[in-house]
Amino acid sequence: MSNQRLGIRWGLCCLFKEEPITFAIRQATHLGKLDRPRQLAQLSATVLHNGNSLIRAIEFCHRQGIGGFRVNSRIFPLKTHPQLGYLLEELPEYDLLDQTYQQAAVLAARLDIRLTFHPDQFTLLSSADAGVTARSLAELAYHGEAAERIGADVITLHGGGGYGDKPAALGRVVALIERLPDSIRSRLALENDDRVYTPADLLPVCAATGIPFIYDVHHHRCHPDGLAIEEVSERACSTWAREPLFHLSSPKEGWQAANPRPHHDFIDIDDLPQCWRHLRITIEVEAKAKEIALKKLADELSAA
DNA sequence: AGCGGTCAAGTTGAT
DNA sequence: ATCAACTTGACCGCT
Repeated sequence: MSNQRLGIRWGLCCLFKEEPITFAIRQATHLGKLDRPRQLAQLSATVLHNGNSLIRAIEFCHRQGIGGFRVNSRIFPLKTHPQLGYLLEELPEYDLLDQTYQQAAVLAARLDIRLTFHPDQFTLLSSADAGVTARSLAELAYHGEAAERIGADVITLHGGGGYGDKPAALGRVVALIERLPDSIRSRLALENDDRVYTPADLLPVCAATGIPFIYDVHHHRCHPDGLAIEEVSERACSTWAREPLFHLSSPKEGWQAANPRPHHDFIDIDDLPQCWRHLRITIEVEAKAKEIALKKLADELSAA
């Protein structure tokens, strides 16, 4: 990453609103009805499409002055599915898609676009269920491999379920993190969520494990813990040996709404904490209008 | 081409 | 009990 850049690196999450760059998936229900060669052919075409889209996404971000891109976990769809899972090497177009993803990796590094992953809600470090844990570890292994392939440097997870006993659940999180292979642990980061685990819950876990903390200020505002934004921001930064990663969004129907958790199409500039504005951090913007929201935010900030 | 039902996985909380 | 929400709409069969 560049040492010349000043200020905030803005990150776009997964998708585009208007720019015609798309990522495709496959549905297990339908794919399962095909024979294996047809399954692999469809998966190959989809993975290749997604690789080309990733290249175009990186190029778009560079043109727009966007410095980060979160990659959708389903970029290799159904890769960890118990019946339909596959190795990239099995796909008929492997050589071409290998080259394509290498090209994406080289491009992201050259253009200094920070790539991240955010595995979905089924990936849990806190579960007491051995099956859930095993599937989560498989999912993390997948993300670790994918991250290595494209040079992504963060895999973001929440604390997971509380199961009525958060200290016990966090104990399982710590124990599991300590057993993770380095390819995953070196990229893993923990983010506060809007229902269960606050910054006050997770900062000690991060201190105990050396895993960095991702501060989502919207989640913190929905699910506060008595800590001030300034304090959490400072403590979050201190968990990062590299550029910190934060999340920002605005409530769909305002802070007075019965449910402020759903995300707005755009970012209300007042939701960007003052104390973030001088930091050298990555802020991933979770706004439904995607690249349009980032453009609007950048315009408003430069006009301010 | 466009529409509507459906889509791997776990947990929570609103209804 | 059901269901939407979660980092995110897209797929697929039908008309």
